Parts: sequence; structure tokens; C-alpha cells
Amino acid sequence: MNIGDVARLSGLPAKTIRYYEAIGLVDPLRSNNGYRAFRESDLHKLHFLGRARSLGFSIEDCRTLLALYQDRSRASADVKLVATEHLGRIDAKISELVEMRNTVAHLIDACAGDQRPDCPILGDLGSGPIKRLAGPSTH
Amino acid sequence: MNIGDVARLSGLPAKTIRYYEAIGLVDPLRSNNGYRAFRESDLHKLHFLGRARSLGFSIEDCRTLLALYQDRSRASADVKLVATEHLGRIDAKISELVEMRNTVAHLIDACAGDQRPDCPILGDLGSGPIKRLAGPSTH
DNA sequence: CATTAACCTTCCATCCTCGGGAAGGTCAAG
DNA sequence: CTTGACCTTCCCGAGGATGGAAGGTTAATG
Repeated sequence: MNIGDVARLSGLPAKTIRYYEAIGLVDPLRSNNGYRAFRESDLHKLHFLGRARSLGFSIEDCRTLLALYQDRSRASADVKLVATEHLGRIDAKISELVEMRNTVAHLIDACAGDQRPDCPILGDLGSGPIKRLAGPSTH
Repeated sequence: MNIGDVARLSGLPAKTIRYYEAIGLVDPLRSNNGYRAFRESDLHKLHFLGRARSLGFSIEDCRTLLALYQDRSRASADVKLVATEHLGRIDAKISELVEMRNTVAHLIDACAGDQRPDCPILGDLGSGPIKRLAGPSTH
């Protein structure tokens, strides 16, 4: 199979597949003409990678998971650990975004959104606790 | 004020402030010794930027918001639009992450996490709809 | 046989938002 | 005079690809 074939079959862009080869995630053979020659096993790996990436696993996580995938004597605990850490990162990111979301949504609610310049959104962004340089004390 | 001062006062790293200058978000004066000389107005801008960035606005959004902030004849509708589009992007991102989260959480639940190699997580990643090349039909 | 179109190759640059670190200039205190 | 804390510019790297240029290969046409 040439790269175009595995691209269609795996759903990954050819560019991405070349990139995955460059960073050592897949290692296709080469034909006489220099074209990459993918085996079924390569296609399988690429499919695995596409699915893992779509679940948000980092490339390094993918590398680990792929190694575990191919290790018949793996412990499922090792896989679960990788996934659990990933879940923790997802949850942290969600919390962060939800907090942003709430703040932004409140500001939007408070803004009239008309032709007048008065705007609580800009008001919020421009105000707040700016520290001041220590000056002559009024104390 | 030197960069270290505004860094402390704005809460932004000096590196970030230099970067903001490089991309034209702030434009401090220069002292005779070549040091950046920040005015109160620069500090104010940096504070504005820090707050907007912490709410997840992109640099380009920040550029727009900063321009509106300094435009006395702005319409609050313009600000609200930027914020509303941003909110939409946050919500989309949250949805995406929540979907990932649920999938990953289910897989984790299904995994024994022991010494045995059997693992539904790897099972999920490695299976699924791989398309096949059209071959000799058995039909 | 010549051409064309669809492949494939490598290499280099770009996106975004900085952060790290090198090499070197400046300034105030002791 | 030295020390240490500043400051400067410059280049490299992250993650995870993506875009494009310049050129080789192959299969199907005319």
C-alpha cells in the first residue's frame, strides 16, 4: 500500500502519516521506487493512533500506548494508569474552561451591546487589582 | 519603569512583555541606555492584556479589544460580539473535551487495571471501523 | 511515443504563545 | 573594583501538525 491508500483507509492525512514516521511511531518499508510500502500492521497502528489522538492522548502517550498494545505480556494496570492521568488532565482543562466560560458569560449578560460606548466587559478587563509602585507613604 | 517593574506590577513575565511588544500590542519608550521605559498607560495595557488572556481571548481578540478599549467612540455591541464569539469557541471546546472525557472514563471503568494483559482500553483503540481495500469480491 | 494527471519524494517554512538560555551591556551598592 | 541584579538581542524549542516548492514515478490517455 502506498501512503495515499493508508491515508484513505486510516482517515489520517498523508502529511500526518509522514510526520508519524519521522517521529518514529510507524516504520513502513520502502519500495524500489522509494515510495513508502505500508503493511497491514502499519495500517493497524495508524488506525490505533488516529483513535488515541481523537481521544486527546498526547503523542508521547500514544507512543506508550502503542508499545503496550504490542506487548503481549503487558499489565492492564499500566494502560489504565496512562488513561487515568490523561483523564485528570482533561478534567483540569474542563474546569479551567468552565470557569472562563462562566466569567465571560456573566460579562456578556451585563453588556447592553448597543451603540453606546459603556461596556462592563471592557470595564472588567481594564480594572482590577493593579499593584502600584511603592511611593511616598501617606501613613 | 523598567521591564522588571511592569512585570511585577502586571503579573506578566518579562519574556511575555517583550513578546507583546514584538507583535505590536504595547509600544514602550526607550531610555538612553536602551532599556524599555514603560509609562502608566503601558502598565494599564499590560494589565488589560493579562486579564483578557486569562479569560482565554486569543492574541488577535486582545488586539481588537485593546483597540476598542482605547476608542472612546466605540459601540459596546462590537465588544459584545467579540466576547460572544469567544464564548462560542469556549463552549465548543468544552463539549469536545466532555465527550472525550466520557469516553475515556468509560474505558477506564471497564479496565481491571491488574497484572493481566487483557484491556478494554487497548481493545477500543485497536479495533473499530478500519476500511479495507477493495479486493476480489467473494460475492 | 508524447503528454498529462495523479501519484510520490524530500526539504523548508509556518502556525501560536511564549520559555530557556547564551552572550554581553548597565547600574547601584559595598 | 567587584559583585550581583538588572537589562539587551538573538536563536532554539515546544506540540502537532500543515502548506508549499521542486522534482521523480507511474498509469492512462491521444
